[in-house]
Amino acid sequence: MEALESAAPPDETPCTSAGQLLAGLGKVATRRFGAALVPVGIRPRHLNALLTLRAGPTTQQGLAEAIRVDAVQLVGLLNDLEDEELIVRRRDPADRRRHIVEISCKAAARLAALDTAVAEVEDGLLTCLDPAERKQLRALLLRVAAATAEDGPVDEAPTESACPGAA
Amino acid sequence: MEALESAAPPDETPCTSAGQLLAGLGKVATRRFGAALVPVGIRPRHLNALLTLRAGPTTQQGLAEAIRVDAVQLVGLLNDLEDEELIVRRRDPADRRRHIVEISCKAAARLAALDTAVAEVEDGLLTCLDPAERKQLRALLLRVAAATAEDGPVDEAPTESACPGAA
DNA sequence: TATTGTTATACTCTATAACTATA
DNA sequence: TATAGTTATAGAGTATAACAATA
Repeated sequence: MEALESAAPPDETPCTSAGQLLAGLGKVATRRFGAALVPVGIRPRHLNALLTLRAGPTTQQGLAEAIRVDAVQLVGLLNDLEDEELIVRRRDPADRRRHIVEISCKAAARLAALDTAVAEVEDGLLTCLDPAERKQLRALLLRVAAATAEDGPVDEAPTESACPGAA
Repeated sequence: MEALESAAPPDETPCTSAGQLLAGLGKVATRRFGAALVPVGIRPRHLNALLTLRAGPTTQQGLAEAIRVDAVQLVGLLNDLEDEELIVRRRDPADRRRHIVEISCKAAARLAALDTAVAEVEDGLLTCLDPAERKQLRALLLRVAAATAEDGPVDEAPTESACPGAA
């Protein structure tokens, strides 16, 4: 087997398309969130669940759709939060198959610490951008996120609401 | 343990800061790359290694720094690529502790298929953005990526070059 | 003694299939 | 029969520690 002499790069970009940048920065962001949340006592996977539940109670399926996590995977995730008494699970009287999940009183202090940690990571990631650029980046990312919403473990079209249970 | 009545969201954003958007979209991007690369026969972890090696031969340490992967983890990654005869490892005559890694001739066809797959995923992720917005997003992401370069498993300051071995 | 690459190990995250209970 | 939630299991990714060969 011989080695290739020196293949020229495809175009102008060395190896960094926007998609790969997203994938790479996603890892960096997740890693930093993980490090910052250690003192708070929660892991990255719990972050979106807690923040979404703060908007109001939901069924597990609703939560799974909202945070784009497989319903199977959500079980263990909620078990962690229940073990720490940060959430409450109770049966839905209307349909006893369903569990209604909501945030516990005890979670309030944690959520405050969590907000602080998240804001710090956010700030650390975007130090190089001024406020206008941050806003710009966030707007672009929001649009991309909305456009890729039909992806992931959930295949149902979320025609109703992205953040249910706020009633 | 009682349930919290209805805690109001922190500010205007429901649960989507730029940092969390990055983390979330990173997962989406990685998942899509993974799906698109199945027919090509490589996994997402190999992507950056191959694209970086295309710029020229490197030592394993140089490659590890360039793609921000732990040197330990890089071993198994390169074993995969070597098993498929996509790369060649040989001893550096100047320092026999080092391995020089380069792309094999056989990899050329794969790289072409890979470029196509990457471009398709890229396009699928950014459908909602026009060319100017894509350029804008990429520029912002590049800056953030450069600013967070001192993160990750590598702690050495990359003062020389981000993509070594191009000589 | 320090460095390059390697192996072994474990822990987290994710994906699939099969099960219980309710409808 | 279909749905909500659960369990079990296996795979991929990642991080740490210890080791061999070379400098």
